[in-house]
Amino acid sequence: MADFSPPERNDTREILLEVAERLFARKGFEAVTVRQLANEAGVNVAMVSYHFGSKVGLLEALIAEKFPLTLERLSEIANSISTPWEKLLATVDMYAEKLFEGYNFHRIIMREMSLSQRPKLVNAITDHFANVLSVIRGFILEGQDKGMFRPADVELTIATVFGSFSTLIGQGKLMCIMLGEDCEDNIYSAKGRARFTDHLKDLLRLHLMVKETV
Amino acid sequence: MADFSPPERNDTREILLEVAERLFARKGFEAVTVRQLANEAGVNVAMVSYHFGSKVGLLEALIAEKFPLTLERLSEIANSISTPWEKLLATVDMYAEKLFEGYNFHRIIMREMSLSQRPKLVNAITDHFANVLSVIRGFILEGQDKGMFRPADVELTIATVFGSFSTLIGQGKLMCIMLGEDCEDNIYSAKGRARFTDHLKDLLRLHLMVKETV
DNA sequence: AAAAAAATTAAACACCCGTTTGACAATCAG
DNA sequence: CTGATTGTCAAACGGGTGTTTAATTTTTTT
Repeated sequence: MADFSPPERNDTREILLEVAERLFARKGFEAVTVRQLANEAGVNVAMVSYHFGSKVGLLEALIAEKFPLTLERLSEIANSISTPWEKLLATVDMYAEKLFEGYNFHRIIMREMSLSQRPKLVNAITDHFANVLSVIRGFILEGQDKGMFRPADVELTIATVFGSFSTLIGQGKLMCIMLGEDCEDNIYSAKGRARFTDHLKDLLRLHLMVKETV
Repeated sequence: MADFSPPERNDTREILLEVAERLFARKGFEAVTVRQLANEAGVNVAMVSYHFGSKVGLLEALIAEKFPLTLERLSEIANSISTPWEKLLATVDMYAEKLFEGYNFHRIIMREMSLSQRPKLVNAITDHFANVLSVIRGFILEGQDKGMFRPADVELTIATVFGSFSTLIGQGKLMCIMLGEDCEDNIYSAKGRARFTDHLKDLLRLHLMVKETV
């Protein structure tokens, strides 16, 4: 008899990673038990230790799998786009896409950094972040060299954009209150995302390109 | 014989609140055990349940004790300062003071909101936040009515300022990387704080008061 | 098809969790 | 002073934790 069962997503390792991303983000690393992970994934408790060594090993694997993808996207932008300003715009869009679609993952990362309890994870995140940042800084320096951007407190400008992104993703409830939305779904919708990225692009423009009338 | 012992900070309840603020912030609520709390406070494990009912009761008490103070400060600003713009500036300074000096507490709050696992806490935080926000929104509306502020996406502007604050406090390590500092102490120093608040005030000014040369 | 390796399982392990108990001291009201 | 209330303590409770074991099935290799 033919096999009509679904596509057979049956790689235990992959399923555990998926489930872990969802549960860790929703409940926090500490609050999720390996038994919950195993149940949700439909596998035995022992599989976490077997495949990842330990519970934090699972979290480390999750991170190691995701970070390289962002760096790839960034170097695509660096290579395929000509003007620094358009590189920045593309970076904002790229990050918005990454964060809005993978906000569970981002919440995990930010929580780990805020706790700073697991040095191995903190280092992995810090390194990745430094890499991303040096690329972006490169975009801005290029723009200033070419006289397209005015000199400005670049570090704080980047920090502001990052902080806005980060808080939107991590503090959906509070952002809803601030933005006058009645539901988190609204700010994470395509429309909410557009409103937000437009605002950030405008913020960058104000800081990097606009000359004030004194 | 006279009693030369130190000022006798011996109110168990108060000590537990102090210790809880520090430990919860540093390690996260879940990762802190009531035995750690009791040890650090130099009291018996049972005292947490006795004084606060439970471990989360302790966290709730911590929050209930701190929130009203911020609202007091805000209404002082509203009553003692005349122009909307100066009210906003004073609010930024006030919040900077609160956050920089009580960043442990703020980290706890943000983590609780990010997790959204304890409805009672989430509601308390949400309510407080809504109160604070309506006051600030009032400042801005007042400025727009008086023609001092240009119309702008006020919600997003506030969200940006809040996001920057929040991330600076919650993600010290990442902020250091962005700001080119080698140590978290630097960004939390008086100098770092001034740099940051100046930047945020400038950001508000750009969005609310500056007319561009098109 | 037989042997080796890898994956999965149920059960157990040792430990730590938040909370409760009941005995004992301190404080205070009448 | 007496009785009651409150605060503190060591010890125990029941249950949940991440991880390991040893047996068994599945897969791969020879």
